[in-house]
Amino acid sequence: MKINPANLLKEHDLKHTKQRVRVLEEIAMDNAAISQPELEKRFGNEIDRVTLYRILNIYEEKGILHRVLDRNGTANYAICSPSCTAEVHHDEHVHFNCTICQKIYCLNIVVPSVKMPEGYLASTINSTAYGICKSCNK
Amino acid sequence: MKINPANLLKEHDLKHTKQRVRVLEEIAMDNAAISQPELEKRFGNEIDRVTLYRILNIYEEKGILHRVLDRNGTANYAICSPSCTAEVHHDEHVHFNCTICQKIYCLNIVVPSVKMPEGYLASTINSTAYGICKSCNK
DNA sequence: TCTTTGCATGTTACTTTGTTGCAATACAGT
DNA sequence: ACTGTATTGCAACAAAGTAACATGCAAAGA
Repeated sequence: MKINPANLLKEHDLKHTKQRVRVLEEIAMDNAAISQPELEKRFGNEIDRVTLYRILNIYEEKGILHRVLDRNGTANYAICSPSCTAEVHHDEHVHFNCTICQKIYCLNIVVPSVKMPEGYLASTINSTAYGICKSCNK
Repeated sequence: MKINPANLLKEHDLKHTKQRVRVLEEIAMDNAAISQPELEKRFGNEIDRVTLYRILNIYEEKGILHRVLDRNGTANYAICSPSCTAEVHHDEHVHFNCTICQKIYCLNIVVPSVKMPEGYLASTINSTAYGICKSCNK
C-alpha cells in the first residue's frame, strides 16, 4: 500500500506536522495492523503518548485509519482504503487475528451481510476471524 | 434463559460459593450481555473487584459465560448456550451492539462462514453488528 | 476431635490504557 | 517575518486489569 503522507493530510484538511507524518509512515510501512502499545514503543519519546492518541483518533474520525480491536480489547490501526471518508468507512472487510503472533491482517474479503431480526437496524458489521496466519503456519 | 447456578457449578467442578452464585444470577437475569464495569457497580462491596475478575475468567474458561467486546474494548459477559464446553465455545452467533443504549444482544443467527485465503487457518469467527436495537428503535 | 491441605476470597499495590486541562510551540497565510 | 490558531508536550488523573500475599473456610485424614 503506497501512501503519500503529505497529500493524505492535505486532502483531509489536516496540518502537516512531523508527528503526523511519522505516524502515517510507520503504519503504512507494515502489512498488518499495528497496536497502540506497539506504536507507543516504536516512537519512544519521539512522539508524546498523548499526542499519539490524539493523532490516531483524528485519523480514525477522518477516515484515514481504521481501528480493529484484538481479543484483549487492545486497539490496532491500519490504513483505510482510499475510498474511506469521514462520513463512511469502507473497511467492511474481514479481519484476521493470529493467535500466535497476535498480528491483525485486513483480508480482501467483504463481510457477508446478515439479515437482522425484526426491529434491529444494523449500520455496520464487524467480522474477525481468529486462528493461525500464513507466516506462523509453516 | 433459565439457569440453575448450583447445578451449573457442580457440572463444571467448581465449588459452590455465594459470590459465584450471585454472579451467575445477575448475568442470567438480564437478556443482554453485561459489562464488567456494570457488574462491578451492581455488586458494590458485596463482591471484591478482584474476585469478580477471577470468577468471570474461570467461567469463560469453563464455557459457562462468553465474552464479547464492545466498541471501546470493554468486556461484556453473557450466559453460553448449554452446548458450550471448556473445549469448544458454541457462541458463534452474531452479536448486536446498540450504539444508543450500548447493550450487547446475542442474536439467534449463526455467523456466516467465510472462505479464508490460502495459508490462513481460522478456528473461530466473531461477528458483531452495530446499530440501533429494538428497544431504542421506537 | 484436631490438624492438615487446598481452593476461594480479600487486600494492597502495581501496570497498562486512555483522558483532561493548560502552557508552550509550531504551522500556514498574509 | 509576523500573527492567530491548531498542535504538541507535560502533568495529573481515571479506569481497567493483574500480581503477590495473607486470611478464611470446608473437606479429608490422623
